[in-house]
Amino acid sequence: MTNSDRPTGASAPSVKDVAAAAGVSLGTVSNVLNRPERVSPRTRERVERAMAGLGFVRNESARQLRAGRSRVLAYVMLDGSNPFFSDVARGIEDVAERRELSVFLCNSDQVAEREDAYLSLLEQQRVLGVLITPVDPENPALAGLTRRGTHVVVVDRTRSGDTHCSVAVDDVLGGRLAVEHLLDLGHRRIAFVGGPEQIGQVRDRRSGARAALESAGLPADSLVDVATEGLTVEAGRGAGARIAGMSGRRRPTGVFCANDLVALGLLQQCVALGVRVPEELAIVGYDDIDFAAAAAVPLTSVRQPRRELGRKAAELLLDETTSPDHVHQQVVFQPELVARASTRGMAGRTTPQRPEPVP
Amino acid sequence: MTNSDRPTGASAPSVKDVAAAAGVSLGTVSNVLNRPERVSPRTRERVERAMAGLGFVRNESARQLRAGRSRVLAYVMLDGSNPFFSDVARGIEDVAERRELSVFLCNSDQVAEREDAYLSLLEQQRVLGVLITPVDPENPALAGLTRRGTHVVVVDRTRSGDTHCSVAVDDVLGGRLAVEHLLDLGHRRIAFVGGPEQIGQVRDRRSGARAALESAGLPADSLVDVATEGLTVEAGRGAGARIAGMSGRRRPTGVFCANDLVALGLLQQCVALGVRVPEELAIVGYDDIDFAAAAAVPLTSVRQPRRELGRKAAELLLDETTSPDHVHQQVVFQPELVARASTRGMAGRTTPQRPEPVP
DNA sequence: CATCAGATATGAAACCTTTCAATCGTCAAT
DNA sequence: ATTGACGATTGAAAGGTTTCATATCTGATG
Repeated sequence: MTNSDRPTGASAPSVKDVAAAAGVSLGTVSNVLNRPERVSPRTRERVERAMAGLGFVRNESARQLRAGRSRVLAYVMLDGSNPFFSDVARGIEDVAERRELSVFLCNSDQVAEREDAYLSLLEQQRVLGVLITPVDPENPALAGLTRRGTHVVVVDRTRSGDTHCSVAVDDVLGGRLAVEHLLDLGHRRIAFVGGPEQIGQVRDRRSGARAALESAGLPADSLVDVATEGLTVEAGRGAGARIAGMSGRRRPTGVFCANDLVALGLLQQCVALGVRVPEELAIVGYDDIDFAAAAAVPLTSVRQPRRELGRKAAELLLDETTSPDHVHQQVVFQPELVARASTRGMAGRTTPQRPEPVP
Repeated sequence: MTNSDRPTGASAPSVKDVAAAAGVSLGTVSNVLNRPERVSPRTRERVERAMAGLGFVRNESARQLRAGRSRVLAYVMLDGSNPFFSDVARGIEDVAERRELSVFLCNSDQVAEREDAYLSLLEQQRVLGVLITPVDPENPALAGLTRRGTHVVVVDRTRSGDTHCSVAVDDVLGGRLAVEHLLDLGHRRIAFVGGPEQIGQVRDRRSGARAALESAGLPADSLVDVATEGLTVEAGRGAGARIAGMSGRRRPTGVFCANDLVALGLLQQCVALGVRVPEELAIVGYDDIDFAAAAAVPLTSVRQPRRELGRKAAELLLDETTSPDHVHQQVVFQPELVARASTRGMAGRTTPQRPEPVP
């Protein structure tokens, strides 16, 4: 056990203290830390012993101040409790780890003010770069960061213009896939559940849904809009109650939810209220989170390459910070529909049923 | 639009630049930033205009260097993709927000090396304090931080000794509740699913389970142990396959899973392989995450006050950093069993069934 | 008109690390 | 013995912010 106990009040030892203890100059201590090969083994040993004895811990603030930049990436998540975003974060961590960088996770929780507060903080921290799934991709604060020299990559959104890189999945296509699937199954009264309107994902997925209706020769306005306050399980439950409460002739036969959380909440509430899924109501979610497959009725969902999304975003960011001739890119991944029992029929049921609803 | 564009290469403006632009000393700029009431309105206005014009952003590293401490709390999560921990994080954020602090979320992903790397980084960052749900609460690195003056609060674990504060839920009691519930329903062949052994939650919950058996006059060793590699949905699926594969006479009739992720995976796999839940297999999870209620068969689970856990932990940490006469506390919350269909019977089934299995 | 109080503004020092040009010491070659 | 070369070490400067003791100014009071 080294003698590194520090009674309250004494401040942390600095390179200066280490230098004094080892009887060398502070430049030498720094060399031990940063270019050990330039220091003779004898001296190095002595310095290392002094560091251990004093319990020396490098002061990252001072390093950063000197270096001008930190070794930290930040990801501002739209919703920390949505597994979709933690999966994206994992992808970012994969890349960061390989480059010996750390990742600072922030949760805007879909609140614009929180997002702005975090962006401001991160800019002050002089982080290496910011990855963000913004509440609103047109948030002027993003342009501000870029203008002042902090690199920003937008995740899960595309932005008009080429002010920064972005990585996204084609949400319009995703919405189209979801609704085409419902149309293929014969549904004609289809609802879209999600909100609020500011969230781009919501807009795009809905617009894809409308496009699918139009391609099928139906008026886009026939899409029943069920607005929610947010994209949470709780919001989904609320929407479920509203839909279950509709009279049989008005109630949609198929719903497309803006994400899986909403779909799961809606599913749970509908089942609890006696609406059979998918016989009376077919449900399509979005994101294909792990829980989607484990739901009351395994959930049909639109799958996105979540982890890959994070990886690509981090790579773009690092390229931007590293190579001088970087060109902004807008990478768009393709989503994929995963059909399961919530639209198809009851998997595992002893009496299989045809899911065809009344057209 | 202010003229704050900065061509690549030019470094960010500092207080010095602002001072020059406004024609005042740099001390005055600092006063505008920190004690605006001491600056005459005219000067203040001039300085603020200069800051806006130059696109001045405070350098947090330099502030910290001067102040010695940062305004950031960190929470090192055991598993970023487990909603339990994001809920705890939310509780922490609640408290931090109120005090104008920020929260740095880190994900050890149950890897001890990652945990140590983050702890080291955070100590170097001189964060205000560290909240952590450790892979192993006896990790000596924790004692190291405390010894060198960084405050640490352990979340969701208790630690022997009183080296730091901790907030936990009584996992032994939770395990006992879960298994008592199964015993009450008549189950006698009961399995515990979870792992790895190093994780304290796993040990405690299992030990509570064994205690329940003993209290019921059964040998503790009659608890069938199904070890998993981790506490994930995927691990649960694997365990589900193993259990479903057992012959009818050897297969347990009730299982208690170390957390909900494992329980959901297990549930899904068992249902897929044709094992009826709860008729042939009753399942109890742990954590009562939102998804538990929305599962294939709504999941009986042991509920913990997750958000409250985070709040209390953050409060303890802040008390520790603020009040000089702080005394370390070990706060223990009580868990609560929430019975649902996975042990009781099929809720919402048209033909209700008695869940009583063969004893 | 001189003095003083109070309100404002200033400039230097400190925080800790890193870097780099300069110095020191040693050994080999001349 | 002198020089040169080279490896090891040094010391000062820089980086941006905050603080605090000091200086300056304004206006009022005697």
